[in-house]
Amino acid sequence: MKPLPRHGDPRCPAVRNLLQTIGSKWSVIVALHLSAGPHRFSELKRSVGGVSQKSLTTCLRELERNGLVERVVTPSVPPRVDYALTELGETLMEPLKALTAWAVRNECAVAQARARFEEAEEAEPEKQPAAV
Amino acid sequence: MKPLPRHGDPRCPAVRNLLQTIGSKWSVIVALHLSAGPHRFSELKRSVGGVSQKSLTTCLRELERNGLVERVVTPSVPPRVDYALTELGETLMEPLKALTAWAVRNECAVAQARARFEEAEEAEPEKQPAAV
DNA sequence: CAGTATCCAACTGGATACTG
DNA sequence: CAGTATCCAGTTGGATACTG
Repeated sequence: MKPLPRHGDPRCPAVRNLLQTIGSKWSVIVALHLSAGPHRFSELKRSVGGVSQKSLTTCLRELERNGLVERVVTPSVPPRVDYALTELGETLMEPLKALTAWAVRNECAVAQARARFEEAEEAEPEKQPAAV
Repeated sequence: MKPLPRHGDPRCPAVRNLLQTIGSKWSVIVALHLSAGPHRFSELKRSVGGVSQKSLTTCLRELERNGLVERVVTPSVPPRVDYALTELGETLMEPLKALTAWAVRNECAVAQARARFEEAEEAEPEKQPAAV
């Protein structure tokens, strides 16, 4: 419909897809852990903390499906499975870390904005000017 | 509980919060639209496309709550409301655009990874070695 | 125009139990 | 160990109707 083939098109499926992937609850955390080197499933589960097996599996599969993470199986007994960032995954880390760095740098500013917002909300009893 | 005050901690609430915010379905698209200049509510609704009033409102409120977007009301009849990025919001655009640029640059690589992944899935009928 | 309110379907993610 | 399968609660987001 709209002739926006410019690569900056925010509706670009690729962008939506990436945001879908990294927007899920654990993917970025997992990816950041993996950027420090390969990890086994249970290692990840422990070090990430608070994630269920199912969610971690889903998350890793999704990362794997998009070519960001590689699953390396060592057919021993018991089986050993390592997860590692692919080269593609590595290249994502740079912009991703820039984003998380922004989050940390501006943590206070955001917190202040929230405080202001909530204050403004409470000071808005226009529909109930008098009560109690 | 957990003594991880290192600012690189992926579990950092600020990071989780930012990802929560920009991970929602429309926020990044809306933010990118606003990075081109202020827009009215209905303008946004039209230009973003496919978003419901409720979702757009929720999205804008969330962005506003985090201090990324400013709501400017002109008390005319009918009322006019403009949304614009705040300075803080502007600073987020840089890492965010880096991320979307990555998505566009690597669109093909991701698509190929997906194709490979699905292929590998289909070639995995170990539990049903013979069929049809 | 710029919302709010309500209802509802789909998806996300956790807990639990079971398997190779 | 590294999952899969199932169930279930909470959240997200769309459709619709109504309001100042």
